[in-house]
Order: sequence, then structure tokens, then C-alpha cells
Amino acid sequence: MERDWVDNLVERWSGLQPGLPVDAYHVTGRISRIAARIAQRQDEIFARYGLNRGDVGVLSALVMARPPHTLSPTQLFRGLMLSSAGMTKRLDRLERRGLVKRRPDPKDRRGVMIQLSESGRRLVAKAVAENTRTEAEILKGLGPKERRLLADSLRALLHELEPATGG
Amino acid sequence: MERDWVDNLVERWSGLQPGLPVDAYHVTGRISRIAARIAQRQDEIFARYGLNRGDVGVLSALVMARPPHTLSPTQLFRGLMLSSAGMTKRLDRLERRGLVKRRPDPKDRRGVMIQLSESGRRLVAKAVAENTRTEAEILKGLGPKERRLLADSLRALLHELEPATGG
DNA sequence: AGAATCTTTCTCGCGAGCGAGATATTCCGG
DNA sequence: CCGGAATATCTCGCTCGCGAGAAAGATTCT
Repeated sequence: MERDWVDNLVERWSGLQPGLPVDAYHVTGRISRIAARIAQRQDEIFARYGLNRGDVGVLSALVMARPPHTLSPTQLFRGLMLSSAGMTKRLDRLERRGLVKRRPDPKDRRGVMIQLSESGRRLVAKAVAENTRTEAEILKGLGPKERRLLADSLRALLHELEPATGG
Repeated sequence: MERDWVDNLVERWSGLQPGLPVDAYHVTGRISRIAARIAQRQDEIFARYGLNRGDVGVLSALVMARPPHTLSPTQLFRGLMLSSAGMTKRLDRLERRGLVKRRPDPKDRRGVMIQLSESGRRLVAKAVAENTRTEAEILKGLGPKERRLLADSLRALLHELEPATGG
């Protein structure tokens, strides 16, 4: 198979500091690089809808929440690996555009429930649909069996990295 | 095998918009999520050396360059998927700390050659060594054969995403 | 040689996220 | 019921990266 960027990286580092377990980069280095490329494509696609990746994360989480499609800012920032300050700003932007609405939480007067608006629902559905097709394209060179093996190995890695997140 | 975050994501979206090729997320969604976790760990490790991920990218590229370990800013920002403005700022920081030095390019008076200093070389060697051991830890649950298969599938994906980068 | 064009690096202003901390409310032990 | 600790959200100031464009030098075409 053809040498790639990571093969070079591994070879050079192993020459520089023999004894280091550089082989891991064959997996982790490629994962990081692939993720960066996927992120670039997502940025392009989402930008066509005036959204960025973070916005789509919020809107998607709300779509996936049971009706009436509401979650608290705390649920959102924890699920999306974001700081609370960052979430406040995202929600400000989304609310300014009318894609979500802040409502007081009837159970807790400190709290807020973020509700997805109808226009937000429609927008994220289109953006995600287009992105999904693009990501499916990326896998077109892999057969069904290879995909399954790949997904299983990745599931194991993810489990190693975030044990018992409790979904 | 245990259900994870991505299994839920796929299930919910497939219910919401039947017909979309959501299965791809079993691979791409996990890759993105794993990469985010790896990035978090790298941030922690590199911060112990006063570096961030971008800084390490620059210093590593210089270490891997043939002696005298110099590259131009253009080579650096192209290789590291960064804007030229971002690279200027990174180099400012690194130069202020004495980790790299800007020298005039004798071949082109517009150009600059970035040279790694001895303290920069030592610092990045330590940071990368520690990070490498951490990334090797992540793979400890996979056997040698599974690792090879995984690396090969990832190589194919990466090749799909960046065809013939030539470098 | 001279004009037009490309390339290299840097400057400026902006956007998005983070950490620390402020404020309001709830929870809990006595 | 009261005081202290915990929690939810937001504000402030900062860092890092980006896009646009400026300035200097190289290249190309005639």
C-alpha cells in the first residue's frame, strides 16, 4: 500500500528517539489527521447554511432530544465537550437568529431550557443531511466487512478514552 | 459489544430522516470523537511543557526536517493546515521564547528560514516522548493484528481525503 | 529593461472558545 | 428554619486562529 504522511512521521521519529513506541501513531496520528480533514469538510458544508460546527452540534442535540426538543445549557455543554462560557455564547448567537429559544425552567428557577424552533429544526435537518451524504462518500472505498471491523475497533478505542460516560 | 455514544446518534438520526446513509457515522463520528479526546490529552501533556498543540506541530516539523532543521513559514503553514497569519503568530511566540529563530533566506530576500534552537529541540523531544507513551497506552486493548488492520483501513480513508499531497 | 503578475511574509480586526469569578437559586445537615 | 455548600447560568478579559489586504521582492513576457 502507498506510503502516506504518517508513515514518514513514524519513520523519522523512530530514527530520532529509538525506543519510543511510535507505532501507535499509525493509528492515532491517522485518526487525528482524518478528523481534521472531516472537520474541514463539515465547516464548508455547514457554512453554506450559515452555521458552524458548534452550532450544528447544539441543534443536533436538540433534534435528537425527545419532544418538545428541549435541553438545559448544562446538558448541552457537557454532552458537547464545551465550557459553560462557550455554550452561553453559542446560545446567544443561535437565539439571535431565532433558531433556538431560551425559556425559564419551571422546575428550577436558576435554570433555562433551550427549545429548538421550527426554523432551527428545518435548517439543521438540511445541513446534516448534506453532511451525512458527504461522509458516506468518504467510505466508498471500503467494503461492508472492512467497515464493520473498522467501526468495532474504533468503538473499542472510544470506550478506552471515555469509559462509562453514561450517555 | 457495548453500545456507545455514536450508536445512539446513529439510531436517532436514522429514525428522524429515514433514507440518509447514517451508517457512515459509525466510522466518521467515532473518528471525530476519538480525535477530540486525543486532542484533550495532548493539550494536557503539552501544557506541562508550556506548549500547545500548534507549537508542538511546528517544533516537530522542524525536528523532522533534515539538518540544519530549517523550514520556511510557507512550508510550515502548508504542512500544518494553518493560515499564514496564524503561522506568523505562532512563530512570534516561539521566537520570543527562544525555541526557534528567524533567519533571512539567502536564496530569496522575501523569505525567512525558521531554525530550531537547541532548547527548542530538547523541549519538543521531551513533550513528544511523553505524548507518544500516552498514545501507545490508548491502544493497549488491541492485538497486533487488529492494529494493523485498523491502521490499513485508516490509511485508505486518509488517502481518500488527501489524495497525493506529495510530501 | 519595464510592466504586469505572482509569491512570501506580516499586520489588522474579528470570531469563537476558555478560565475565573459573579449572581441567583437550590439542597442539605442540624 | 437557618447557614453553608453545591449548582446553573452568565460576564469579563484573554488567547488562538482566520480572512483580507499591504509591502517587498521575484518572475515572466515582450
